[in-house]
Amino acid sequence: MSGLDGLDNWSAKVRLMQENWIGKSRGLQFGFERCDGGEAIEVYTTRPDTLMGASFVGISPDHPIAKELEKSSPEVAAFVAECRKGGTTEEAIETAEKLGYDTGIRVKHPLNPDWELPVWIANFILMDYGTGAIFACPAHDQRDLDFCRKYDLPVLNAFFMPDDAAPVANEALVPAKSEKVRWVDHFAGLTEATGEEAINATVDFAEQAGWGEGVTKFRLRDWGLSRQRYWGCPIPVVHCADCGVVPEKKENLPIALPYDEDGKAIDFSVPGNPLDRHPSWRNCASPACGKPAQRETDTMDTFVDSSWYFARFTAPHAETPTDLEEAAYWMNVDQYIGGVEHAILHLLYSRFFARAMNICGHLPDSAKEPFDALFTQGMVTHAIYKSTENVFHKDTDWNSNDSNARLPAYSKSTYYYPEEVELRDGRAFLKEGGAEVTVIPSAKMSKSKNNVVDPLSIISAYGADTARWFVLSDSPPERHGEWTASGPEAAYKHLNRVWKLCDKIAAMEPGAAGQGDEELLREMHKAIRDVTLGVESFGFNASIARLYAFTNALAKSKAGQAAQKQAIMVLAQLMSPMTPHLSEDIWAHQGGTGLITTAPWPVADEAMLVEASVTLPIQINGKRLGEITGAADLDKAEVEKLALAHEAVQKALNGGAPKKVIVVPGRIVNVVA
RNA sequence: GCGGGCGUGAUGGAAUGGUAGACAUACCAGACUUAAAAUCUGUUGGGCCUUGUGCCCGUGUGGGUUCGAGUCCCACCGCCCGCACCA
Repeated sequence: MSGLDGLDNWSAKVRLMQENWIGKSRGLQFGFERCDGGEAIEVYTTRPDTLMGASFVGISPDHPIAKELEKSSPEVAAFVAECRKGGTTEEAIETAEKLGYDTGIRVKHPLNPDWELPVWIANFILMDYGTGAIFACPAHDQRDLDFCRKYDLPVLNAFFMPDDAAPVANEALVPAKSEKVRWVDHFAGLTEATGEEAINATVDFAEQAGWGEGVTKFRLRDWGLSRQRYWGCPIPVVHCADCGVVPEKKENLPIALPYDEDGKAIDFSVPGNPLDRHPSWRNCASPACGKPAQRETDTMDTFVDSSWYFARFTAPHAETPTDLEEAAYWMNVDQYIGGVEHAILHLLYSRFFARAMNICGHLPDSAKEPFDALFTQGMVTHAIYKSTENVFHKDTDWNSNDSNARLPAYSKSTYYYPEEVELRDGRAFLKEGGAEVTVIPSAKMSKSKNNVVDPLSIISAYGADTARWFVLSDSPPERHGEWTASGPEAAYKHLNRVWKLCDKIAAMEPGAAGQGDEELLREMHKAIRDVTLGVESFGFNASIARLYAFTNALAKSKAGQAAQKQAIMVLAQLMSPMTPHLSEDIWAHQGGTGLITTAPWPVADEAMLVEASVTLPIQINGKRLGEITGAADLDKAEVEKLALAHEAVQKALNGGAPKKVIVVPGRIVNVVA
């Protein structure tokens, strides 16, 4: 978690998602002594400062005490069963009613042995977080408050806002921990203090008094590593009748999956794991006693591989997992590009693996954080075309007076492929039959919704260059991009235009003169600057827009042969990251040396970026009213003079003097009247 | 509920606090053609009239900072994403 702080070139979103996932919290753990002398009930709380507002102690339906009671009391058994019936979906959880059952057990308040609190089983308490038991402070927790109002349990303020002494009614008082509040009776001696100060004081107080302990908890979920499937690395453990579960000997590693040599050994046609049914693969010798034993047939989750493949790539042929020297040379990954869907699992596991491999000596210290920079790209989306048909029960009585009797039994959706659909005026109709279908725009591609586009069909129709050009051109890479039929068509059209332009220039008379050489070359250098900047900052769509503009300028140019040739070759270079094949062809067609891939990236000539004359817009009180044209190297005073002489400015000033004139060189002039 | 992000033409989207709408799509018009496709050229934010090198409005809404705000700040509305009875 602390490592996240150093990942400056990761998006804040992903860092935050990981932080939330790890879910670190600091609180107090302590036991409530039972009045009946039974074992104390351990609770964990992040708000120990509200202990004087305690109303009851709650335990999870899965808590050992609840399980014990379940055995002897049918009533408890019925209640616990009711709790477990509840849905596990988010919606079900959100809308589920708070349910409680008073166990009859009483506990002593740690700060006042005469104060007894009831112990309730409550359906909203989770066994797998903290200790599975809480103390409820209804005045300062909405969930506890709802529960207490329902079951008529006391509600006591532990604190008030400094200027408001109204006790809590139906809305819990939950100010930010950094806000100062007035304490009713804070045992550690506080009167006015923030929640944060009070929490720290309470933990210190409890630790000194010896009845509680400050602890840190994490919400991080377990990662179940094994999978009951064939595709994955076998888990190298052996089951021996005599020795139990034994790790495989190191010299036998790695344990490889069996190959399907006769086409029968690996059988996916029946459910289950083919490794279980393999005739011989399971059989081996016990690494401990040498007697016949059997291999584990569960395999590892594929996340295991994806967590360290980048490290293996630094030395793919090494006998050991990595070669430390090679790893030190190649690591880290300079720029990682992936979807947001990997924000938590893959990218968290990889960071964990890198640390583990560092401890085992497989990665250098410098590679503990394996990915220097992370860019999360969006998905390519596509519209869904569907029709919905109401299906009625076959016994529907169409003559019934009761409209409910004529309701459809269910509705059936049919999804159509884009090529089955014709678009007119933003509406979609089936080519066959002409029926209108519903359009759901910008949906994640999914085979079941028939809205996937096969890259191979695009590549065979237009070529890979077109596909790449379009995908990069339409929207910024971090956003989702909609795949439309017209998109690749337009890209294809443009690339053809570039090729024709190349042909035209190649056919020019060598050394032929023309007009506007310098203008074209200035455009070229500006394009070099802008495209380079765009590519370096992941602004591919802006780079491509700039390339369109430069192509248009070149197509219109009447410049001489040498300048045009230079321009088209630079254009090809600037395009080469997106359209490597076309660029290579243009390069060869124009007689370029070697491959365009290995040619040095063009560098913009600063001198060519400076315009000889500039047009400056003139604003009066921030409103644009005209413009002036002058030499680029005019100083501020001269620009001011020109601006004040402007007709619109004269009119606005009406003979008076301007209050202020702001000149931003090369940008704008603003006259404050 | 908590946290994060985003709102710009018909559409995808440009715009280091400095001429909003680059570039493209779509639409419309024109050229070429017997015709269509392809190709090329041009127009297109909205409104108004006096058709001009014209005026007014315009980046979700309302305020603020600034000579100047799509951009910064505050509040609200809407949409999207992540986590979620986490004590």
